[in-house]
Amino acid sequence: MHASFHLAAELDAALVAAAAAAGLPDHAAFSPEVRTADPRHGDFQANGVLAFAKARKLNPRSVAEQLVGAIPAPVRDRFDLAIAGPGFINFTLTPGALLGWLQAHASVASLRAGAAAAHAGQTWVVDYSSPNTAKQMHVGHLRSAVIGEAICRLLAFTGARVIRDNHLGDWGTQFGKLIYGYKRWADPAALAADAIEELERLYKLGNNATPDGSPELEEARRELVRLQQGDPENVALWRTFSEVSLAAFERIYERLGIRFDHNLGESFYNDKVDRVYRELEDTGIAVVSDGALVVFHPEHPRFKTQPFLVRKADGASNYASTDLATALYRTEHFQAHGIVYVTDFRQADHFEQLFLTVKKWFAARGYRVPELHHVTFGAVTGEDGKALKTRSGDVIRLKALLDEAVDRAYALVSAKSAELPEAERRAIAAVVGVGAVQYADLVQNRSSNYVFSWDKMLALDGNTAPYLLYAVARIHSIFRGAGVSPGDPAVEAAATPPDTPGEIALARKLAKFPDAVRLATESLRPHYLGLYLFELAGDYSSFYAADKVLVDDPAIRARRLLLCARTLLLLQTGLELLGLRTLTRM
RNA sequence: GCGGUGGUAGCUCAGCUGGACAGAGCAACGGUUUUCUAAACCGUCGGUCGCGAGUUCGAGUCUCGCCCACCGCGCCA
Repeated sequence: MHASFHLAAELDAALVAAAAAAGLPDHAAFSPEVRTADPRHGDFQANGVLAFAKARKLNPRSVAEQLVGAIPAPVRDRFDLAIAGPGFINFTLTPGALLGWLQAHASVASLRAGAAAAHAGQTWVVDYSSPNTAKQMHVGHLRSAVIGEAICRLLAFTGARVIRDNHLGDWGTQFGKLIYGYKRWADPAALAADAIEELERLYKLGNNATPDGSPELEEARRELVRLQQGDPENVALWRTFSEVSLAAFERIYERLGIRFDHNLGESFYNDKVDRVYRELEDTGIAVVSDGALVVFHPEHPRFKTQPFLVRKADGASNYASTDLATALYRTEHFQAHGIVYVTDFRQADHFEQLFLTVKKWFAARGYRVPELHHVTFGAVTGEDGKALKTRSGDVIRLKALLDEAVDRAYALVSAKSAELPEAERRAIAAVVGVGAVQYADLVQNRSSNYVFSWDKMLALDGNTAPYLLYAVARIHSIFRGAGVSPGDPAVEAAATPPDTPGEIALARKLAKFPDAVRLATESLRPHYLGLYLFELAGDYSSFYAADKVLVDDPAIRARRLLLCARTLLLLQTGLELLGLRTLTRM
C-alpha cells in the first residue's frame, strides 16, 4: 500500500491539487493549512478553507464540499473524510491505512529518509554550550548544552550536515587577572588534584586583588598585554588553562552525549578581526564614535541610537568583533547555510545587532548571507528570582547536579528492581539520572525562566525521562517474552489492521511522528518532540494496560507486536534525537 | 525612559504560530495486579487564560492601553 511518510504534507498537496481540479476561483492562492487535529475530530484537519472562502465571499462549506469531491482516490481510500463546523475538513486514517503506514516505516533509515528533505544538501553550524575556560560549568550552562545538542540532532536527522562548534570564552581581560593570581598564589598540589577548581580559586584571588584604579590592576593588564604580544611564559600558561578546562568540560559532555566537531574559541579569531574592521569601515557600515568603532542601524527604532560596539576605543576587540569574524569564518570556511546560536535571552540585543550587521556587511561584499537564528532560552534563577551568576558565590556545579541525579536514580532503581545486579543498577541509574536532567530542560518551552530546584530538576515521575524509558523497557520485555526481535518481518507481514480503541489510538499517535519532528525542527524548539514522545508513551501505556500483546490468536498477536515494535522505534529514535540514551531493562 | 521575555488549575508547566467545549504532570481523594515490568493504568477534584478595550465567523493566541516579575540598553562576555 502507498504510505507517504509525512501524511499532513501529503494531504496538503492533495488539497492544493483538488482546488485546481475543482476549478475553484483563484485556487492558486489557496493554502489548505493541514495540521494534526484533536483526536476527537480526526487525525488531520484542513483549516485553510474558512479563510480562503471568507476572503472571496464564498460559502465555506460548499467550498469544502467541492474540495472533498475532487480529492484523488489514493487519498480518499485511506482516510475517512468529514466536513465539520463552519468548514473544517477532517481526515481520519482508516485502520487499513494505519497498518500500511506502520508496515512501511520499519527502520530508523526509513524515518530518516522520510524526514531528510527539510535540510537536504545544507550545512548548519550550531554554536552552543560555549563556556568560559578556567571556570567550572554550573547549572546555568546546562540549557545551552542540552538544547543545542537536541537541535543538532534534529537538524542532522532532517538532512543537514551539522557542525557542532563550541565557541569557548577563552580570551579576554579575565586572563590578565588569572595570570596575575596564578603567578602569586598557584598551589601545585591543588593543580594536580583538581586543576579547574584551583584555577577558579586563583581567578577569584586575582580578581579581588585588582580593584578598579589600583596599581595591581595595572599589573594584571600588563600580564594581558604580554599574553597578547606572545610572551612565551604567559602563552604557555594560557594554553594550559585551555587544555585543563577542555578536559574538564569533556567529562561533562561525555555524560550528556555531546561531542563537538570544533572548539574554536574566541582566541581562534584573534588574527581575523582586522579584516572585520577593515571591511566594515570600507563599506561605511561602521563608524568611529568616541574613539570606538561602532555600527548604528538607522532603520531600526532602537539601534539607530544604541550602538553595536565592534572595537573598543583602546583598539582591543570584544565579543562583537569575534562574533562577526566567527560568522564570516563559518560562512566561508564551512559554507554554512544556517548558523544557530544557543544562548540565553539576555543576549537578544547583541544577536539582533549582530545579525543586522552581518546581513548588511555580507550583502555589501557579495558574500552569501546565511540564515541566522538566535535560539534563546530563559535563565535558571535562584530562589530570589535573580539569575544564577558565575561570580555570585555558591553556584551549583553541573557535575554535582548530574551526580545527584544519578544517586537519586540509583536509590529508586534499587528499590524498584532489587533483583538486578548492582553493576546493572548503576548503569541504569546513569541513564535515568542524566536523562531526567536533560529531559527536564527539553520538555519545557525554552523561552521562560525557571527557578532552580533539585526536586524539580530531578523529579522521576510524571512527564519525565523515566516514564519514557520505562515504556521502552516494557516493550523490550515483551519481545524477550515473545522470543522474537522487534521488527521481525514475518511477524509484521502477518499483522492485521489495528482494531481495539487502545490499538487505534496508539497507531494514530505513531503516524504523527513526522509532524512532531517537523515542528520541533522548524521552530528550533525540541520540547515539541518531547511532548509528543510523552503522549506517545502515554498512549502506549494505556494500550499496554488494556490489550495483552502475547495472546494466542496469531493475527492479534502479530498486529500488537507490530505496534510494540513501532512504538519502540519511534520512542528510541525520538529520545536519541533529544540526546537521551535508552535502556532495555530497568 | 526605550526595548525584550514572561504572567494559564493549589504548585510546575503545555497549548502546534487565529480554529471546534482551555490540557498535562505534581499534590489531594478513590479504584485496578493469580495474566507480557504497578517507575504503570482508570477515575474524581480543581481555571475571570494578569486587568480593560478592540479586530475577527472565531482570540489564551493578533492590536492598543494599563499592572506585576525578570532581563538588556557605549568600551564585560
